[in-house]
Amino acid sequence: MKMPQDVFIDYLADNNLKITPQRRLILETILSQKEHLSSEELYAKVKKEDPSVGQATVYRTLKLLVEADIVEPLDFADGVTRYEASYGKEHHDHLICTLCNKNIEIMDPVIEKQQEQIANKHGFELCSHKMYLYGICEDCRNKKR
Amino acid sequence: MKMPQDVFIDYLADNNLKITPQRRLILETILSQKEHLSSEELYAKVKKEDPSVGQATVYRTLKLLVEADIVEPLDFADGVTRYEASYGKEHHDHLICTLCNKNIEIMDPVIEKQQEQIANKHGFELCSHKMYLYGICEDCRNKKR
DNA sequence: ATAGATGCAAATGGTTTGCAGAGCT
DNA sequence: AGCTCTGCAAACCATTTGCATCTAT
Repeated sequence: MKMPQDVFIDYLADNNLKITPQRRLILETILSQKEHLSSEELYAKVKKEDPSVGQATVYRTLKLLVEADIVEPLDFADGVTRYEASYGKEHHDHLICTLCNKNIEIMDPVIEKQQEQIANKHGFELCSHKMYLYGICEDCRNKKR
Repeated sequence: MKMPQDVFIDYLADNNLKITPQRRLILETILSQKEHLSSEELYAKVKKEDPSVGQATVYRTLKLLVEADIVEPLDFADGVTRYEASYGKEHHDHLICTLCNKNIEIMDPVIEKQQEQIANKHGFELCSHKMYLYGICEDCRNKKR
């Protein structure tokens, strides 16, 4: 299995795009993170390493990384798109606390199989899916009461 | 079963809010639509009936309608929130053809139950969920070949 | 050498908000 | 009268884009 860095380099080469220090740094930063970062958060971390990097470059590079299937955009329904390094990782969905934004990665074979069946029943060839479960976590429920 | 209009009136009364011609008109307009409208599209339709209504009122009324559980916001991840009259209707998710944008409403009890269980297993109280299945429909597959 | 990349700042676009006047009860 | 509501325009805010300059190849 290729390293994500190589996938990116290949993607750039295939599209006549250039490997730059900024792009390298942004990819490395995202790969080093366990959490799902927003563009803004990622920008802050990148800036710590190289303060000269601009916001726009982060946005532009994220777009490339998504296009190259190395990174996946996540929609936690709070107006901010988050990103996670997805290359080589097993597919999973997310369970999100709408109060504290805590999120848990979930993977359920029953649902996956059912989704496939639903699509087939309607004559669709399933390509992908997105599933987000929104709720309130135990901690937040306890705080409220 | 109460009419959505009555649900709205009750909701307004319960919150010391007033029944106004604009709110009536906006609700009626949304109820008369089969499709999922964005705020902007809804605004256009409302304006045809009463050109004096402002954009902001549409947004504010939509917020109330969502809060009153009469209308549901849909997030197709394209930057525009769409709304559908959901009161009295069964919950459903969406199966979307990525080629022709055909959109089929789906409802699967197995998945719903499974989602609930997953949330509970992680100590979450499930509030809502979003599920989108993306695929290619029969028509588009036939066209391709 | 040159197409592409960058940083900056300004622009975008959907949505929200402050405000003064208007309207409901 | 005393609230809330409305329309307008300005403000917001995450994201995108135009442009002059810089850089990888």
